[in-house]
Amino acid sequence: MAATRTTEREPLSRDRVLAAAAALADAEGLPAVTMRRLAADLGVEAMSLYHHLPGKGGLLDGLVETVIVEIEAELARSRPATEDTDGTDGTDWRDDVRRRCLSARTVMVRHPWAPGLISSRPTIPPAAYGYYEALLGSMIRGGLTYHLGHRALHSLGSMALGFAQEVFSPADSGGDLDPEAAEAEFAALAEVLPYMAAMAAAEMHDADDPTLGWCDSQSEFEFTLDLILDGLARANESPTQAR
Amino acid sequence: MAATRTTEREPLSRDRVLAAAAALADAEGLPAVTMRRLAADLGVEAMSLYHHLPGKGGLLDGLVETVIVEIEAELARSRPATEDTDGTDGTDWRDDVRRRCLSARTVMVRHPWAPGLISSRPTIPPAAYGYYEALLGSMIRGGLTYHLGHRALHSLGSMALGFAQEVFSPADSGGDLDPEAAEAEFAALAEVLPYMAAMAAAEMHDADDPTLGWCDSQSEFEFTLDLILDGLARANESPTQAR
DNA sequence: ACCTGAACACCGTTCAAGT
DNA sequence: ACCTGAACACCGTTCAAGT
Repeated sequence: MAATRTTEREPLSRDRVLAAAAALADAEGLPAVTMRRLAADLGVEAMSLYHHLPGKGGLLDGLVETVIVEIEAELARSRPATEDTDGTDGTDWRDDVRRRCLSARTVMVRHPWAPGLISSRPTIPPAAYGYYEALLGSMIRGGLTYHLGHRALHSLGSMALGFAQEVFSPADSGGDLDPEAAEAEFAALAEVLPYMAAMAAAEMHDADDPTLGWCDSQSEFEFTLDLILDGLARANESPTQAR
Repeated sequence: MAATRTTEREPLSRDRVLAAAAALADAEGLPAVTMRRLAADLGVEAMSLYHHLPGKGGLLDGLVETVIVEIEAELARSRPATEDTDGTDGTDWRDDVRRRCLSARTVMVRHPWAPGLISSRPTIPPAAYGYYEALLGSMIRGGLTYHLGHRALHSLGSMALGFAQEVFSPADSGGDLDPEAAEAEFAALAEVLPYMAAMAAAEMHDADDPTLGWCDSQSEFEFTLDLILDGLARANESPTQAR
């Protein structure tokens, strides 16, 4: 009842499974999405799903992926369809960041289970990195320093993807693997996420202890907190609280 | 190994169960906290727990409760031990709100599972209401309007309890129960949460459709987003980015 | 009153077997 | 290649029984 069963014998695919899972989560909440129930909705046995997905974890990662794809589709819809490259043109960073966050919110309202799911995943899905790369890119091109861009990513936290979590846990920046492997991984990352890599490099250069201290989450927290408190205090003084 | 087994036969109590659950979550993560495993840590059978807690949900609610108690303890520790009533004195609202959020963060760092747990609970734990009431109270006494106080609660969202969720879902303000029961509930709420009740009343009075529109989460979202974007733009212009 | 054992209806997942 | 049935090791919870 929850998922549209389409015909009766469509050959099952990763996309079809993910679509059914999203529909089920929309209709009955994420806890209802079990391998057995999902299979039943698809008119198939639970174990069949394992031919298209690596398991429950892979299913949840796939759900996150589809959510991010939806955000990007929403963003494209909200944008004048003129330019097709990533605009280094006159669009200012505030507009772009704002539109991205509003697109994310539109999708999160559509799928209320998404923020919780994203924040509960033990690993950050690769698609999310691309999303943050785009966000950072438009700020850097807009003239922000990497330092401020970094703080901005933290501050925007829950606005950008509906969850407030450290984007980079310390372990992510190559702490517990041997140096050469870490460097290779970083180089590979730099190719697909140039802005993120440049940001990490710039911040590591400035930090007292590059390997540990490049992202001081306590001061990021206080920066965001004061940003909000400053804004509230300003709103309190000026009577321009246009309802 | 995860929980301190203290002696061998201490008579088990709600508090002892909750403490063991928190210790287990700290040591091995929230997924490790199952009724059976928790009972084993306590040297008891799973079903014994039901004599002290109403079930798994009650256990999780209890965990949230202990986290909020810890935040309040942390707050007391961070505050000069002079005044013991809630200070209507010269302390300004920014200091108070800031200290509350920093206390919350201290506790969240200690219990990384807490933000996810709080945001995953289907119902907002009563203790959290008290926390928000205190937050709102110090802002109102500091001179903020109820409207701005309301927005502030939304904006502070994840800073205040580590999660970014609507504090009041529409259902909470008595939508689906009959009017007289809703009014009685509201009166009961007003007694223990006067600031929150006054805020809801003030906002309902201004709204176009009081029953539905008193909390427009879309405009709250945009307010917070613009608050952050304004702050970032300002930080970008002034070179006072004191590292 | 507090604790227990067996049982029930669920999970995710493995594995050998079908087609 | 894709799907399946039976089985395994887990869940939370009920219920009658112990002390």
